[in-house]
Amino acid sequence: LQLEDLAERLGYSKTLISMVLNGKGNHYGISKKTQAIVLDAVTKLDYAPNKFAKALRTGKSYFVGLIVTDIANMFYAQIAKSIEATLFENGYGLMVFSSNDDDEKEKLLVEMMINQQGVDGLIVVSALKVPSFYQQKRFEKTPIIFIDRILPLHKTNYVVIDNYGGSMEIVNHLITHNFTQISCFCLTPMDLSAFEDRLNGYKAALLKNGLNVEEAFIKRINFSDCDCDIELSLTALMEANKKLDALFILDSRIATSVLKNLKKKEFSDYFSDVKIACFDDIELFTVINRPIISNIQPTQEMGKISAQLLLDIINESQRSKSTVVLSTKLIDR
Amino acid sequence: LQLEDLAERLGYSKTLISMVLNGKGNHYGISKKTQAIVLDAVTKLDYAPNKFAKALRTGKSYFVGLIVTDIANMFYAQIAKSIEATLFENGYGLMVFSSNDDDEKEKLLVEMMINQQGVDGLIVVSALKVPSFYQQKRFEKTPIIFIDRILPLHKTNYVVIDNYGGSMEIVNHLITHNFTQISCFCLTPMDLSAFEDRLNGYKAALLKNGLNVEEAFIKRINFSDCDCDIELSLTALMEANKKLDALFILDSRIATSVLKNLKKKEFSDYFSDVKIACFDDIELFTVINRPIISNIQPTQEMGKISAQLLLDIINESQRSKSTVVLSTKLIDR
DNA sequence: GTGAAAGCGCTAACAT
DNA sequence: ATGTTAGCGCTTTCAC
Repeated sequence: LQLEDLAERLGYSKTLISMVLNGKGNHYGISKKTQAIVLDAVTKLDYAPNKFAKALRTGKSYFVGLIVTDIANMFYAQIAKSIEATLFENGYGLMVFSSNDDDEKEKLLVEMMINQQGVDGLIVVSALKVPSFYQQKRFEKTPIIFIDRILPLHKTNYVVIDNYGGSMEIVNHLITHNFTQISCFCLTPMDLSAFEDRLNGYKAALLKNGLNVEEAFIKRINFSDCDCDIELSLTALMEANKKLDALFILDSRIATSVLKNLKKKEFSDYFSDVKIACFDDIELFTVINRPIISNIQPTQEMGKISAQLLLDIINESQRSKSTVVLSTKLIDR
Repeated sequence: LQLEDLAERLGYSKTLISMVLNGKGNHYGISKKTQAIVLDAVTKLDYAPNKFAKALRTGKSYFVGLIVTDIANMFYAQIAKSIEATLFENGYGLMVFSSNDDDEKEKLLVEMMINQQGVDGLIVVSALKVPSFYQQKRFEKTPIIFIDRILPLHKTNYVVIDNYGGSMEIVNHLITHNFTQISCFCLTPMDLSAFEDRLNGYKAALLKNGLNVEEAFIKRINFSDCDCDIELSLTALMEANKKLDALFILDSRIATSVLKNLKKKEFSDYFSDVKIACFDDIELFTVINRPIISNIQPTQEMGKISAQLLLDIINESQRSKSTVVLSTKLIDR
């Protein structure tokens, strides 16, 4: 069923119907009565304008693209959900892709979305280490919001977590509760702003409290060798001459693996009285016996704010770049 | 940059370029040399055809819609990831929406996707209890694959888990290991095929082994009152005259809440030697101290198969309805 | 108040 | 082996 059919049945022109459907009836002085007739027929006949024709004509797709590292990661899934809900309320659809933190796939996706799929805007968790790709002129017309991570040297729109502050808050909290020998498990490679900021927050908290940053206490875990690296690190900590009293883990997936490893008998004793803290709160922490300190990342807010910001830019079509930093919430069990 | 510009620069017609770009160069007998020139220029100039114009002309969007209950639920997030990957390999994009198991929203989404957004196909986890909505003629042209749940009386394409068999396998396994007083925590309302099948699998396993189905052992948990219902149920089981020796939970989110509740001192003793089993395997079970029996649902396979099936239907444009039932994998820790 | 007609950028049937 | 042309279904300027 198309506009032309409708026009014939009703005895009006395509123009008139189109105007009414786009809410411009009053603007063009179409009588209330006519408008009512048109709208009524549209509902009755279940007419819906062809999306492609409309998009071709207007240049707007009412679609937004989202690129995340991994949509099966709870953190991103929650953000995606919130973005989707916000967009839906505003008549926009969401298309989602996982980049797996692969630079090339990310670029491919961005190109695909902008060139071929014609999204009106993009929200991306970028894995890139240099901003040049996004600075190309051909991307200028499509607004992009970067979330979760900051691209060095790139002044644009960001919605991120206060990784530095959140990390510092946890470590500070530990120190306040008399934990002073705090080991930190971070990731390697450390090329993502989020993890770098968290590590810096850890260091800053130590220094602020007059403690030393001990390199031996900083353990770097490679994600692909996660279990192996953790085992090695735990062993090293056990054999070190200084006993740790707390363990601060920068990522909840690493924390999960650590907890799994701590069940092994070679570790369980030694670490039984070590306080565990983790950046990011997951449900596991509420179920497990050991009380864990963590912080909640406001994923819902992050999704909502980034989507709203993007919609604002799309609609006002002009706006200054803004960076929104969201605070975490400390949880001590 | 558009086709016309390209045509001018190269001195060829739009037609020729279009043909080459769509891989029909050989079919139309365009010389290798010319084709090479065109393809080269396209890469160099970063030309990409306007998606809307193409879609308008061809009637194909190269987009597939996915409706799940909740994209922030790990089970669906994993499926979504797998679907996305499969589609991406085939040049298709994915748009995702969460229905929150709201019938009206689901219908709205389907209508929106098909009428307005022009998806080439749909994959849906349906919350509907009657199939009439999907049987409307106006949806006939768009292929739909239903996943995870079966719509009663609706013969169409399904990719589902063997909920009945998987459930039966777990209960059977329990019985084989001398657990005979098995309580079952199921959900209410029980209007979704997946949960009904799981409950039936539980009952069938008992009967097959000559055991009675005791209504007092079947506890119904309402999701919105989850913690409260669980507390009530656990209390009831404690006060019953028959002591249970195993607890089979039909959903991992309920299981998580149960495990949380079992930490309470009023329950911990009584249930400490009760074997816990759960339909669906989540990472929590590998971290927690209590060894839990569960089964893995092949989410990746489910996503891959449903996406592939949909693509097959889209491309061959004709095909008989098929139902794929995927088996779960038992895990005993 | 309402309608005719041009054209968004592409594809494919039909020339040549 | 390559070009001409007629739309796909909609929006919007301009004319009545």
